[in-house]
Amino acid sequence: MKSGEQQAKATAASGGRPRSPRIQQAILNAAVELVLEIGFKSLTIDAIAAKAGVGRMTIYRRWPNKAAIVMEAFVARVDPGTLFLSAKSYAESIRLQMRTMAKAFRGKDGALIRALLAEAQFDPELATALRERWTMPRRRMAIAYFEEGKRKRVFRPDADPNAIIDVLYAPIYYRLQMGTGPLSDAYIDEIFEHAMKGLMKA
Amino acid sequence: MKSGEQQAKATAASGGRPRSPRIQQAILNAAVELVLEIGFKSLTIDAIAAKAGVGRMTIYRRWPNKAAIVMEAFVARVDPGTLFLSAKSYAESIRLQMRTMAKAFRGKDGALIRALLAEAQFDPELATALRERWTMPRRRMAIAYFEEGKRKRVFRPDADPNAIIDVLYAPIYYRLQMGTGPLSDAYIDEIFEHAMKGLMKA
Amino acid sequence: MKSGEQQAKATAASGGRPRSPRIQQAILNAAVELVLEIGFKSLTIDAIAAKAGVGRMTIYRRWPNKAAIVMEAFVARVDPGTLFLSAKSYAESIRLQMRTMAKAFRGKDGALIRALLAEAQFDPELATALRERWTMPRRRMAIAYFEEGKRKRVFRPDADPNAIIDVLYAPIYYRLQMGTGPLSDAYIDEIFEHAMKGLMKA
Amino acid sequence: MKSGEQQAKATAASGGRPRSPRIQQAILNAAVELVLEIGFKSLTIDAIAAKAGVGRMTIYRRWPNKAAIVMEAFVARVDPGTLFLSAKSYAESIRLQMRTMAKAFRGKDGALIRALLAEAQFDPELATALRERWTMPRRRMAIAYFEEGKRKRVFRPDADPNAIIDVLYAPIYYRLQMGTGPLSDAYIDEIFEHAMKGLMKA
DNA sequence: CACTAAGCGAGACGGTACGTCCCGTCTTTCC
DNA sequence: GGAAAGACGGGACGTACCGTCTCGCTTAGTG
Repeated sequence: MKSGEQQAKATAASGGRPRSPRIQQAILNAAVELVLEIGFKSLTIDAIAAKAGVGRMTIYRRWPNKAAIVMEAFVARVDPGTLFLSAKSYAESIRLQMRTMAKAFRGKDGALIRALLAEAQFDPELATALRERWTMPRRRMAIAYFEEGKRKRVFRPDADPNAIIDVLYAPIYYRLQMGTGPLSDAYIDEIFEHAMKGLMKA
Repeated sequence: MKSGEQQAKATAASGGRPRSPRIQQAILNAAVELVLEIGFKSLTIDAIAAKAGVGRMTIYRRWPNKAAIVMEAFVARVDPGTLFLSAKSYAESIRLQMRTMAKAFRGKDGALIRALLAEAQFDPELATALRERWTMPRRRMAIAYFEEGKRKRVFRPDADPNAIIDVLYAPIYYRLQMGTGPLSDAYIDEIFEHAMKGLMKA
Repeated sequence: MKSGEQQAKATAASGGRPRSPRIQQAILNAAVELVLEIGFKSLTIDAIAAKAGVGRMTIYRRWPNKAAIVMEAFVARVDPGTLFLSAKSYAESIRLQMRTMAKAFRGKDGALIRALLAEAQFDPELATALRERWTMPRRRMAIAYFEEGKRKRVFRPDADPNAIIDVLYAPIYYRLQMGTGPLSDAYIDEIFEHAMKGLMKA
Repeated sequence: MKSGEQQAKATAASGGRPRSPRIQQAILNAAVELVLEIGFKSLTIDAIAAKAGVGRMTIYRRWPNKAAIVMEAFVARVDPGTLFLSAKSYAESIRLQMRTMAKAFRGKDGALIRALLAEAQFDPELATALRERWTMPRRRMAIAYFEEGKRKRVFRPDADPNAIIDVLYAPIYYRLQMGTGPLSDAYIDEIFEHAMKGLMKA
């Protein structure tokens, strides 16, 4: 279990028990509901406290700002389970994973990651947290998976897993933020094909 | 050759104009200096007004919020000139352009676009403005250039220029924001190579 | 010769023509209408200018502030003619004059003098103007009239006209401002009787 | 039964209370000092807050505007104690009281009441407050005292206490505001004599 | 099994920035 | 060439949240 990580701030100093996890959960739920309802910018510690039926101090005791709350709520939402499910083929399972991610980004997770990623541009601590708790874990899994792909001779032997990740996944974030078009499965397929086959004439 | 022109300028220097572009410029300059100095989040309309020696109302009369100011300052900075300079080869000139962009993103422009893109996630109007005044013009030029590349048989005939753009450029934005590594020329080359040659084993 | 005094700032009735008296009048009219409509506190130079169809500068060129405008409009309203009309008896004509004044104070003049007197508490120049153009002229006429009353043996020989004025008229201003009761003719009569006959048991 | 008592005690005893009266007092003091120093018109909520070392919201939470603050500061200043001290004779104690009032009006209280009375002309709520917390309490005491005077046969039996008040006291307010002369003891005596003995030839 | 210490809701507090209103000045443009 | 129109620098307004700080109440662990 990973409860220790989540309660890092709360439990650390005092030897005592984690402060009521029910309150914790109520705050996170309220934060997520509100951020989806009124948007991150309009989100207010007051509003979260009110919706959670909690005093403001109870929140400040646990998180330094609203971004940290949404951050924690976000990482609690996403299933840290398997990223790449096996499909017909190795390559196909990558495409599938990309589609799954796009689907998530089309929904609530997209709204949350959009807000977090944006806020992280102004808040180095949030940027670090986002990197450590969202980006890097996934990149590490992807790197492992792509190394396997290299061994399986699906990827070129000179392909750098880090570059593979960026070429395949950066467009998804790009479209999520830029609004140059829908984050549809068709778009995913297009990116996947172009990236895998390359852009040059053979 | 010079006397006539310069006299006209000297005359203009003394008097003000309605919606004086000098004031406009003073505000934009102040905004850029401040955003680079103290960061977009700490930027304040008051501070801009003070630094520009201007009343707050003069600012509010022109822009709805600080993001719009920085937006305008940003688009005024960027040279709307040629995107793709001719290099040794067609493909090489793309790589060159990508490097040029990365270089810009490593500097002040990077700080500005980072802030604007982030703020745009919370502000649909800014998002639209950013798309119309920054993203789309460049995409349109790129599309034209890439269509030419298809005619020149550099790109595969089935390559969609929109997809080409995303695969090549999304990683630059991604790294700008994610902080997964430096936006170095080496990184650009890596992305360029992977994207052009494709990820798959031949 | 005192005509110059009243219009000192606004006109030079003699030589060059007064700056368009039509505009002058339009502004004064607009000011009075507005002050009665929305109150002196809410009155704005902008609003006066707009209602008079006039630029703000045109107003500032003539008066230093809104109080001065209302002041001038007020003194222009009141007929500087005879204060004390002859009635059945000398004393009766005083009572009549007091009633006339009360009646005026119940109407628009009351609203104006109330505002001016109040504003004058904060504005020494307005206080001076009010004293010179409203209070003192009337006091001088009253003093003359009351001196006549002393010669006629209506008033006690040891009665000081200045004190007579205050005892008779101060209650009118008092009630105008305090709201302790209506400024009715009955009230005037009551004050008149008490003041004339005295409060003491005979 | 016992718990209630003890609770009440505990609440009262503890130093800090909600709506701390110390802060209240600091604000009122700051307001009075400032209004006497720079005048009511130049008085600013900001300045009061700064001088009192208090946030603006703390002020806005308690009073709707600066007039209300000065109002409360004013009524807190005035000793609500006995108005009429016994002098050699009944009538003499009235004259004494008038002199006391004039003396107060020559000092800080005069500046305050002048501002409040003026502002009340523009602000019905303040007018009501001023009437209820300053004017009427004093009038009620005066009425009681004057009724006693009628029983003592000092005043005419047909004298209306309300009219007595106005004839005696209105001139004090009048001179306070009009600046037609000093609010000296000599002036008070003059008014007193004229009002008591009456203006008419016997 | 009471008692005490903590966590908690509630919300007042000192601040900062906001966006608005109006001031009084100054410039441009039109009639 | 004077007036309307309105932009300008400035200052105060009243509001919204911030993050900190008491207040009593509730409650749970200890003695």
